Amino acid sequence: MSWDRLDTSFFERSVHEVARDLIGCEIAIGEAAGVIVETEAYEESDPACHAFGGPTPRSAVLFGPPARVYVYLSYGIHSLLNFVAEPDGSAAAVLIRALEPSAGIELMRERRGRDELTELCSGPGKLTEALEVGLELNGADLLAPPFRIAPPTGAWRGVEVVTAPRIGITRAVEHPWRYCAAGNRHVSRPWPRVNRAAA
DNA sequence: GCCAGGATCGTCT
DNA sequence: GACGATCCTGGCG
Repeated sequence: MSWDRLDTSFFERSVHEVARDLIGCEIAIGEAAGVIVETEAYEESDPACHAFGGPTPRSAVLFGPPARVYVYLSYGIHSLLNFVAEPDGSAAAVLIRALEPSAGIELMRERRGRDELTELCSGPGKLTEALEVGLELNGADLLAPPFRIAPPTGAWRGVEVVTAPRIGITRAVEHPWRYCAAGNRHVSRPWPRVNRAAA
């Protein structure tokens, strides 16, 4: 299936399909933009998901309608960016783990205090700093300003996607629910085993 | 190049 | 009161 634009129906599907299909899409916030090269899927029945065990004030956004933004603070320091997936009432989200910078690169360098292209967005806490994503965006509509999100173009269309176990969690570590653009140098870490994601 | 340790705070038990 | 869906620095080889 190919999409000429990303709308609510794109995000209303299984979180695993959404996480895979987001690879190659471009996300922009204001002047800064990047192509998504690494994601992870989290679902309600998954002990590593914040929605596991039912809604709390923090996780309420996950249970709401799709195509919203879920932002939370990790380790008291980093804001992490997620896109809510699956229909209203079903809690699931895609963690955006890495981008390949595509626009506003000088701005990102200033915000990050780094020059190397691969140090700007190669991690979930890095890209939120580069794009200036903060907790105030929690619950915002992904399909409205300041966000812009577009499907893959050019060589990104049909890019090969590989899967691997998720990173930085202690529960449900066995699921291969991390999705990466094959061979991309901007991912947060290399993957241990190359598995082609089911199409 | 690699690894251990510290920073820092909202959320849930 | 403990624990993270992390990142950076410094020390060592």
